[in-house]
Amino acid sequence: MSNTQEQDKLKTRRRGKELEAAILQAVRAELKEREYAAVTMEGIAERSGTSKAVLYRRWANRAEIVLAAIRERVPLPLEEVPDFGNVRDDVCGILRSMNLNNTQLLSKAIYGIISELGAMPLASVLFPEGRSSRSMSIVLQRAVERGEVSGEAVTPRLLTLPIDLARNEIILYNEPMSEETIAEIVDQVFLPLIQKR
Amino acid sequence: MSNTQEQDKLKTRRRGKELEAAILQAVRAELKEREYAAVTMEGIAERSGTSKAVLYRRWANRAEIVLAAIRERVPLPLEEVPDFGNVRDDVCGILRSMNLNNTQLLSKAIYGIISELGAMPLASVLFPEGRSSRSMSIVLQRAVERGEVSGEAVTPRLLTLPIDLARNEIILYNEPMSEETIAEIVDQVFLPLIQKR
DNA sequence: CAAATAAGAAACTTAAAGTATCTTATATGT
DNA sequence: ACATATAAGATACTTTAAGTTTCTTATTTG
Repeated sequence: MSNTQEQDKLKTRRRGKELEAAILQAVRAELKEREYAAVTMEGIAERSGTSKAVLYRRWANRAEIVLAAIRERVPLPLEEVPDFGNVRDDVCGILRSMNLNNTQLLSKAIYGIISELGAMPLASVLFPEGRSSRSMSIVLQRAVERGEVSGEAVTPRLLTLPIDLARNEIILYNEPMSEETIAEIVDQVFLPLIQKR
Repeated sequence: MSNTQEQDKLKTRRRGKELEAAILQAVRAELKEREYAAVTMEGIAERSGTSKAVLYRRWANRAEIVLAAIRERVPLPLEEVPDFGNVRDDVCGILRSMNLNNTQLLSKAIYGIISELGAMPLASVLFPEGRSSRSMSIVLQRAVERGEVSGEAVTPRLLTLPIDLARNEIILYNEPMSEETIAEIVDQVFLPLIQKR
């Protein structure tokens, strides 16, 4: 019993994808325990039972390895967007999921990563494939079908509006949004702009 | 002729506020020339004609000294908010000024500073004295007097809405907003929410 | 003009990034 | 099953910059 991270060591020599997965998991474990600045290549190597040389064969530097570790988890599986029966609750659901996904590992490391990778904009980390929001598209499609929203009202700007405001909150305060904040964004800003009158 | 930064050196020995101002100016000069990661204490000391010991007597670490250098410039002198005669242009003016002030030194260093200072939220750097926006208050006050906007429409959330969206853009893309983006924020989002119908 | 204070120079310690070299386990092709 | 290629893992090394320490000397202040 009680086996925190690794196996008994000296089992076998891991390779390829198996080894890589173990390393990235070690990165996430380190990131949970300490600040980004205190996560070292030595520490990662030790925790994953390998050596720095192995890390540098796969990633160019610390920022890259941490980014890889986060990307594995962060592009949240948007598989399905739950249908609560009305736009309001659907959008609140999306914002709550941002709360979960963005504030854990990501916000802890994101500043360091961007800083060390040079002038790489935050956008390219968060949306490797552009800004559009799949989940918002789905939710608004439904709303149009229900007759809650008129199709013409949905511009690209409005499509991402709740997510933009939520991101601003999360980054600004570095903690999950409150339910009050979510309600403000949806009820005071988003709904009045898209609902049919 | 041609004297980029410093004087002839070995003039006199500066002290107190005079010395401090020269150091912070050197920090800003360094920050203009290179990335945050490449700004070193040695470099700052050399450029300002002093030594590392002097820097460490005043600031605890690199992040602190850079933050001090930026703070001197960033809390933009909101002295007066120009009156263009209508809310729309007034708000566009505020967003354009964010464009100027936020994207120069700040966005270059902000990620590194936050990362190195620990879990300090961005908010506390950007708004040492709370979130409310003085300039937006002034502009909306005028709008209410003109009869463009009804006083009850102005909630705290709506008060900072254009600024929140602008900040999101600037941070996300790490560059000034385009005029199109400013127009979208104001015309598609802000005005429809506050204008009398 | 004496004493206190802080500037400036220089040498030092430490931490961690990143590199290079070598040995050896494992996979793969024949 | 065996030879060969490939990559893992250990270890030692170089380099860079942060942060510290010590000492000398200019300037302020009383």
